[in-house]
Amino acid sequence: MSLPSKENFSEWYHEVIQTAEIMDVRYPVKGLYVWFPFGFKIRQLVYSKLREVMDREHDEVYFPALIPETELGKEGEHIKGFEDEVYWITHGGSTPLDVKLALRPTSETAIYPMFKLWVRNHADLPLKVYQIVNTFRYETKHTRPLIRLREITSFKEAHTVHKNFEEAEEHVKKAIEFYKEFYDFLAIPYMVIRRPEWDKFPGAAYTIAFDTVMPDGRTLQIGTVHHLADNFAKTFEIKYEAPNGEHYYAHQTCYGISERCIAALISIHGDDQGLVLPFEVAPIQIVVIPILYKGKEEAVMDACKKIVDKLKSFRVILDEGEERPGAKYYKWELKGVPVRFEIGPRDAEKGVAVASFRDEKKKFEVSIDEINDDLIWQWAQIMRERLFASATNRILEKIKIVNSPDELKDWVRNGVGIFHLCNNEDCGLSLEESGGSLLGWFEEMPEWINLDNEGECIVCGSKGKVAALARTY
RNA sequence: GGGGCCGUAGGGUAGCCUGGUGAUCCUCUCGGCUUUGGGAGCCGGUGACCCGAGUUCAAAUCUCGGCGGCCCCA
Repeated sequence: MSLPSKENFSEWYHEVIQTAEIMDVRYPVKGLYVWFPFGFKIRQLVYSKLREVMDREHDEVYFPALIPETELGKEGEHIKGFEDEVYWITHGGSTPLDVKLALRPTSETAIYPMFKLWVRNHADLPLKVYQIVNTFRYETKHTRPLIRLREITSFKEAHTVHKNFEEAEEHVKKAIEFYKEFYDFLAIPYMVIRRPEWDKFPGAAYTIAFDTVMPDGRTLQIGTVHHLADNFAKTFEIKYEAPNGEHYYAHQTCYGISERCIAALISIHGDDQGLVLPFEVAPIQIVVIPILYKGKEEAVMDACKKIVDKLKSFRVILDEGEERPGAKYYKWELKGVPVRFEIGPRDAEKGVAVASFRDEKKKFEVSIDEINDDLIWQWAQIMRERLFASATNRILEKIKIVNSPDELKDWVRNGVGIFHLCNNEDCGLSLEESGGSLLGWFEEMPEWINLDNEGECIVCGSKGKVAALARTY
């Protein structure tokens, strides 16, 4: 059993998802996939970090999955953006429903009618909640596990309500900081980009997105933050009474992250051997492999058990299986186990273990007496920094600063083009003839991209800022 | 939105054009012997022609429809 090379990303992704037991892709409905237990453990570890970040400022809630047609259709722009991909429930048993029910494509129209009831006066604000739910979209393009789904199983969506535009805008900045913390934790490099007008969330004043770059040079949107202004508040009559006795429409934000964060985690860090996981989100963090020879089993097993006992605060396993050691190495590398110890008769005699990290091929000896929690956490930290650095280097190979529309067109099949662009809509739209999508303008420049924010628009020459264009998932 | 290709054991494949053999090979899995510092070896076993209709003496193979997957172009 061996994976296709990651050079052939599409094939590699499909295989690793299945053989590393993230998702079972064999469910007989297009765009729906099954979480294997191992994949679900990764999901749980990743989402518990996301929860930890959200819980600092939000309350977790749950709203129904079904939305009456009358509410879903209220906000004109919003429904236009989703109407072609809504699943409808039309019958209860064999009785046609008076009002059709939509399976939520996103939850604004489920939540905001209730916000109208929850928000009465200025003391009720700001209101900040989030939920982690499934959502449904009838995707017509080809679907991909964790990336393009008909059922998004793990949509973390936050919704906030504020007094005015400025306060909501302040919160947008905070939301961006939350998401940065989350992706830094996963060692996933990202670009924070303001979407062009024609690509913002339907009903939003503006949209800021997190994009990362996949190994084939296409970008993956892994988070969005929307300023909704008072667009939805006016539709759903979310008003509050101010201290002066006047009633004002509230301003809102919403922002979301889906299981695409796990697609990014797998794709950005993985290699030809399989998954490479940051220590904190690895379902198995440490594996101990005994190397047994006839007559010497006892000393080796004793040493192994000693290590396992010392490290019991981690998710550690002792692989006592019948396979030969080499087969075990490949097996656990596929699963992305960050730290491995091997102990054979020679090592047991010397009181050492042979350690190695998933992201490096080097092996080194460590005295069993020196192994403790602090040492492991040190390793985990170093590994995260190394993962981030090597991910960034690989991504930089897929990013190029281009100086003309022609150069952009030549490059876009390879990766992301970066350039200065003015805010004239025609300039931006003309660039999409290159075959990519205009991601928008950098909200902030990543440290790893070196380019002045101000410059001349590569289309018309007038004053512009740094923008990016790429083929997207 | 438009076009093309494909569906054979748990996974990957040969056979299909030109209809007829016990449906090929690898892997996985199960039992046995043996082995163990980077995917060991031998023996034996389980397991498949996507669904439906049609053509035919006979369909994995030809035709149509459905479902599912992949790729390219806009």
